[in-house]
Amino acid sequence: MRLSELFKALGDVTRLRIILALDQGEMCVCDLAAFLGVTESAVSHQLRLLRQLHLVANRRKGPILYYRLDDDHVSQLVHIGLVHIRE
Amino acid sequence: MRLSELFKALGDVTRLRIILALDQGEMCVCDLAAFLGVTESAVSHQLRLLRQLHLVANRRKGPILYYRLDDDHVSQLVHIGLVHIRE
DNA sequence: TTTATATATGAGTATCTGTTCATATATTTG
DNA sequence: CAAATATATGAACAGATACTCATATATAAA
Repeated sequence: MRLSELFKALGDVTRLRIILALDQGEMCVCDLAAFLGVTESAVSHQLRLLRQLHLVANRRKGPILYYRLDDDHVSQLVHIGLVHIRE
Repeated sequence: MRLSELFKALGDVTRLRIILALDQGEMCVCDLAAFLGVTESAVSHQLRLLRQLHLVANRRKGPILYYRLDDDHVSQLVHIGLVHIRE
């Protein structure tokens, strides 16, 4: 089911932290890894999933890939979620 | 992490189908089970999780428990999600 | 072209999770 | 109280999943 895949993607702590980080602005893989305190491999694996679901997109600058949120909905989902848990 | 728990709850097909069903109106456990084609036990287990996260609430009418979505955010999340996947 | 840096990917594994099955609790009726 | 119906819950097992580690690819610089 397409919709549950979307929420499942946001339902993992590492992936959600990636999304929250990118909500602040674009970031490359190595900075994401350092910021989150996980290996670059782990981040890369999760970014692939997020990419496939069009939650994130990237642009290349030389050897570096800068990731960003793919569209507004992602940010909207996160923020409504944040409102929900304040209760 | 609180926020990822929320999304994880929506990330399971059975639970999400429960949410989608309740978005149409309240329903009792046995009707939900019949509607979704799963055992009442399975539904009940998932409803407990959804209850703990305040995604659903219930009211008792005799021996029957009618479940409903707990607040607007739930519905909002689902609908934004639906918009996202149409792309 | 060799080396270095940045990222991606596949396989393997340990952990997590959803269902099933048996049983318990609650409410109503006889 | 006994029986019937509706729901909840615990334990156990099968399948899913996120990380690790080794390796591959890509770009840039020497």
